[in-house]
Amino acid sequence: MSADPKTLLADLLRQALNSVAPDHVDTPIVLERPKQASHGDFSSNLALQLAKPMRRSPRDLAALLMAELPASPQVAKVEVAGAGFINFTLVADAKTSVVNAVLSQRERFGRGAATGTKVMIEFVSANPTGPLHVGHGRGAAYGASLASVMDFAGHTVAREYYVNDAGRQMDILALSTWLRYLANFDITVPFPPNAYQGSYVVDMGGEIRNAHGDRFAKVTAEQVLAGVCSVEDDKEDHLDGLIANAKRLLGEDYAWIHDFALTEQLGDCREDLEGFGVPFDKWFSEKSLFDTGLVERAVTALEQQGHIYVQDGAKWFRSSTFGDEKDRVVQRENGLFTYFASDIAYHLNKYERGFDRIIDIWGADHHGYIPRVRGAIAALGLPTEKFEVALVQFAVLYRNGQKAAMSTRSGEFVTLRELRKDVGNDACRFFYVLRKSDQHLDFDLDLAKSQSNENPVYYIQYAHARICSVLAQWNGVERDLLDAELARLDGERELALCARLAAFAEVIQSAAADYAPHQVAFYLKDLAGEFHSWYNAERMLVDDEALMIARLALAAAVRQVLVSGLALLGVSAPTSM
RNA sequence: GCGCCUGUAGCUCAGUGGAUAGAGUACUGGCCUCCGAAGCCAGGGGCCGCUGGUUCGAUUCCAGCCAGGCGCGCCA
Repeated sequence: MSADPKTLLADLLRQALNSVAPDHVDTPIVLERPKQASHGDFSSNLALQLAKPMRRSPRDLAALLMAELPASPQVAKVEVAGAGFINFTLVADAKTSVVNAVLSQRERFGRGAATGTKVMIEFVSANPTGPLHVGHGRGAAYGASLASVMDFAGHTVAREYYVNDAGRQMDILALSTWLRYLANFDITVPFPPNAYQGSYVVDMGGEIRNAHGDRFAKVTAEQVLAGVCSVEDDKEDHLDGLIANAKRLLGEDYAWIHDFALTEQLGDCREDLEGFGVPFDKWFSEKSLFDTGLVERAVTALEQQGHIYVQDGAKWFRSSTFGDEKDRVVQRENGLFTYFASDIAYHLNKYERGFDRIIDIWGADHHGYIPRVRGAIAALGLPTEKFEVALVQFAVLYRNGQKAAMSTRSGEFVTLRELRKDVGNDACRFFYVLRKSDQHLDFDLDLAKSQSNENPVYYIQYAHARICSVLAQWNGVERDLLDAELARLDGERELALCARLAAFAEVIQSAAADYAPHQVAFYLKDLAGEFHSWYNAERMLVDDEALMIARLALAAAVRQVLVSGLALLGVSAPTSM
């Protein structure tokens, strides 16, 4: 089979353009698949584009182009339509040959040629201070699907999770754990309202007691509260005072508690994500950026470039000269680096690892953070065009028609694990990715739970199961389908299915380019829909052997693309349901 | 106040500088003696938020308004 039809038609149009309008040979040639079958298999608006510069009517130009179009055995019909569109209808062979391509290339069908581009996608990166909730789930599903789609499109993709193991939030978790542990020994310190309330913290306290007895309990409540301001005065100062006391009273044991809590929560998080079909190639530690001195090196580099100044004892990065609305502190008055400083170091590290494209997936609430990171990258003299942020809008959970509160610290949230258990991994992954990332997602928990059978994922899986069932009843050798007489596929629905299959690679490329894995989900819905429609209209297991083989070949091709597409979204393709 | 996202059928959402703006759901009516009815077929339902601008052509691009969400820390 020669070049794909789209490339062929573009070549033909280019030749026609060369003779009709040599001065305009650089006009981009756009071929699209018309929505309506009556408009042919491909349509070009070339004549409409040329109308203005050439000062001729679009329809006249279309007729001229058509007259100069070289003949091709693949093209059955060319016509001028509407305002001046040139519509192409392919011969049946050119349409059905895709079936053979799918069956011979199998899971490689639709895969883009290797681009050699190294892409890093960093996503989820939630603080390991508690279970992942449904908001994190969206970032996880989106990131994992995008990574798979970009990989399939031909890029080399690295998936990474940035572990915030160095900040105050981890200290709050360590303190929370310790206080819960102390309660086992009747050392009762009022639990701060802004500490981590979840029952998992109580559990961790219990585990430490079981394993180590009173090793960390050689204190009194008075010592823990010594010199700490009251909650009423300032609850954040109150918390910081307790943390300082904990560090002082526990000495080296503080690090033990801190690391225990971190390891527990990170392990829980990793296990949850793996169960969700969201793997990572690397879990990058924020703390390691300090250990290797990269944070200091990054700030020093900015300083040497003259982008840092000192004010009120703190070091400020002049991000306002790089488009940010104001300057930002990188090192506080107390000498501690800010989260922003380690983030600058992290991005420096990403560049130093030689990625061509660095994609961060953030929650939409972090959008204000983009200019300062981009500014820091620019200030370090690094190419900012390699850096992109994909914002994922909030997933708002509804329960009983009411917006449900979601806060890790308050402990009032629905965990990703609960959601997965309720609606299943497949429906969960699919539901999350069924919307554009910049669209707010209303996650109706009651609907997802009670009517999960109405989730479109089952519609697609059902098409797959049906095909498996028919092929099983045929009980033939699937290799024989490669020799099918595809000319027997001449029905309207069959040719439409072939066209849909042929569009798979285009959908992959588009989804990868637009960071829009939802396009794959909608494509699969369309493909499944066209299959169901055909299935109801025609029988596959017919007496006419050649016709049966041709139809089974088409069905097998549909099955292959369903499997490939669902795999990209992390959804299974069961043979029966 | 400034910044980002959103506004399309009753509801949840796709989509496009172009031809009659689509799907699911809900509602109405049909289709299993025949490969899986978690399916199919048919029907009604729309100032594509409003007002201007660019264009041969705008629901799409631009500006301004209106409405909703989110953000604007020496937090992470």
